[in-house]
Amino acid sequence: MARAGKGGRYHHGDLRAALVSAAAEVIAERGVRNFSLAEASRRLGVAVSAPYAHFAGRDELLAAVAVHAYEVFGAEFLPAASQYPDPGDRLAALARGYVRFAGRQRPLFEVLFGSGLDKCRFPEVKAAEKPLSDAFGECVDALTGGGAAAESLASAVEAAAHGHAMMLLDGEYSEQPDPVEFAAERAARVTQALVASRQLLG
Amino acid sequence: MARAGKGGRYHHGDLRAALVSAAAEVIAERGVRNFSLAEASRRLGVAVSAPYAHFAGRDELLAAVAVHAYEVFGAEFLPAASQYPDPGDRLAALARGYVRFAGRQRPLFEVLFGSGLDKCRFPEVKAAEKPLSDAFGECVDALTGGGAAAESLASAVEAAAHGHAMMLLDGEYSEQPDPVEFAAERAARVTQALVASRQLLG
DNA sequence: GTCTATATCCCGATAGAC
DNA sequence: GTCTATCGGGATATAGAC
Repeated sequence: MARAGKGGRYHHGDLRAALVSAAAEVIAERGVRNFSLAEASRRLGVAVSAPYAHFAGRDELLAAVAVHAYEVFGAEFLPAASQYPDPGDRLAALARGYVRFAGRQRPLFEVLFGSGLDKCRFPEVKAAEKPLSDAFGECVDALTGGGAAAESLASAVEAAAHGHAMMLLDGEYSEQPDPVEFAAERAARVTQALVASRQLLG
Repeated sequence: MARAGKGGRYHHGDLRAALVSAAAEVIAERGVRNFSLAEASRRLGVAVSAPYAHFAGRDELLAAVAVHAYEVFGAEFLPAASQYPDPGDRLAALARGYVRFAGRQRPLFEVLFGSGLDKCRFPEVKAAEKPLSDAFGECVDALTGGGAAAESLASAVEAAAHGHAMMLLDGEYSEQPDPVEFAAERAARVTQALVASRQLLG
C-alpha cells in the first residue's frame, strides 16, 4: 500500500481495487445505507472525485462490491456443499450455506439484497452470481432429470433459502441461542421436505 | 385539502396524514431509495423543516408509511384467503396474496422490505404486521395442532412466500407472460407441498 | 403548538488544471 | 489519473412569526 497522508499527491497503482475493499470496510462498519463514495475516498486519502476515474458513480462501485460478495460466497460455501454425494443433501447444504452467509457476512449479503442495487444493470454481477445458481441447478437436474420440474424445484429452494435468510436478518430468530444456525438448519430441513415432495411442485 | 400554493401560510389540519400519503406517492413514482423528506415537503408546499414537527426524521415517516402498507396488505388479501374452508388452501391463498401484494403494490412492499427500515425500532410497525402473522398462525395451528410444528411450518411458508416475492421483484420471472401470477402460483404450490410434507419440517 | 426562514454540514457529480 | 473547485440537493438544528 502506498501513501495515504495528506501530503501524498498520487495514491498507488490500483486505486480501483483499494476502493472496493475500502467500500467493503465502510459498509461493514456503518451499513450499506450509510455508505458513501466520499467516505471511501477519505479513508484512502484521495480526493472525493478520484473514484470517478474508475467508477461512473456510487452504484457502479457498489456493483463491484457485489461481485466481490459473490466471490466470497462461492469460496466459502460451495466447497462444503459439494462434499455430499447425494444431490438432495447437496441441495440442503447449499440452502444452509446460503443462510450462513447471510448471517456471518451480513454486510456483504446486504450489498446483494438490501442495497437497492439493480443487478440487471450490471452484467458483471449477474456473471458473478452464476456459479451459485449453477450449483443449485446441478442438484435439481440430478434430482428431477431437468426441465420444468428442475426449474420449479430450484425456484422453491432458492426462495426458501432467501426467505429464511431475510427472516434471520429481520431478527425473527433473535430469541434463539444461535440464530444463524437455527435459521440455517430450518432452511436445510425445508429443502429436504421440498425434495421429498417435489412431484407436487409443478 | 387546504391550500398548497406558495402564498399559503398555513397548510391544513392534518399535515401528518398528508405527509404519509405524499410520501407514498413520491415512493411510488421515484422509488424508496430516492425518497426524501424534502421532496415530500415540496409537494405539499410546506417548508422542509415542517415535517420535523410530526416526525423525528426520515425513518419515522417511513415507518408511518410502513404501517399504512400493512393496512393495505391486510385489507386487500386477508379477506380473499379467509374464504377457503380448508386450512391448507387458506395458507396457500395467503402465500399467493403475499406475492401478489409484492407485485401489484411494489412500492409499498419495498417500503416494508427494501428500504432498510429497522422494524424493531418501531413498535407500531410490528403491531401493524400482527394481523398478517396471525392469519398465518391460525392456519398452521389448525393444520398441526400448534406448538413447535406449527412454528416451523409457519416459518417455512412465510419464507417461501417472501422468497418468491423477492425473486419476482428481482426480475427472475420477467420472461413469463404474467410474472406476478406466475410467481404467486408457484408460491401457492410450494405452500401446498410444504403442508403435505409438514411432518418432515421439525 | 404549527409552520417559516435560515444556516451548517455531508454527499453526488461535473469541469478543468496538473 | 488525480486534484481543486464548484454546484445542487438533502438532513438536521435553531430561532422566530402566528
